[in-house]
Amino acid sequence: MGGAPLLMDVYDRLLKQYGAQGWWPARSPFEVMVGAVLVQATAWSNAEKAISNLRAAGALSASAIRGLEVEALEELVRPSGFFRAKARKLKALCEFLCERYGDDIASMSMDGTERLRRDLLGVYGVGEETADDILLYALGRPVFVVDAYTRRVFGRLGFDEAEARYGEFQALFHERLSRDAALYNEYHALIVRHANSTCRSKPLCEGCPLSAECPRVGV
DNA sequence: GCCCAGGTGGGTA
DNA sequence: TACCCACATGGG
Repeated sequence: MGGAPLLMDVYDRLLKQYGAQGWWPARSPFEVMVGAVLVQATAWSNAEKAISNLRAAGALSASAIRGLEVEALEELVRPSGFFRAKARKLKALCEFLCERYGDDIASMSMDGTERLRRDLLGVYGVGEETADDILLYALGRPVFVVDAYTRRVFGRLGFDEAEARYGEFQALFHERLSRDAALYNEYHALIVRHANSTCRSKPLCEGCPLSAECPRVGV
């Protein structure tokens, strides 16, 4: 299987096909964090409804979310699914932001990426993918996000690592691409765009921009 | 009606 | 460690 040239070639093909995506769709780093929790195991369209509810309720801040009764928060995030669990998770995240950073998101830039990741993983409801969403899209750290889209797209390209544990699959990208937050940001956004543009039933679709690199072509 | 969607935490062998 | 399972709404 190819190394850096292949991964950059895939990136170039996606960028040429879809253009720059300008992710994450959020108005602030805090909104990225909230979205990263709300989108867990759910379609983005549902997470978006919940975010709209929070915005309309004036609850898109850590202090506002802490101040809400949990039942009220549950109702606001209901459209995102698993709403009782996600309300708890948002509460936990906002408690963390207050206790550790005094709600000053900008002050998170004082901590190293490894330290931030370790601390985030200690927050209820924040697993590896959510932590990396926050690190990359809210804080601009060069961390490649591994999600269901990443695994699906690269699994189709024949990457056996797509079945591997999170850290091993992530290391594939960290080792073969330069440590560049802007690159990882755009790359993952393009993966999502691509995965949402192609059918799920075939290895690769007709006219797929990645087909020339697919080792399964002709099999 | 059925299936799926940008995970995570908790329990069990 | 390696599986299970619960958690829940909305769109195709």
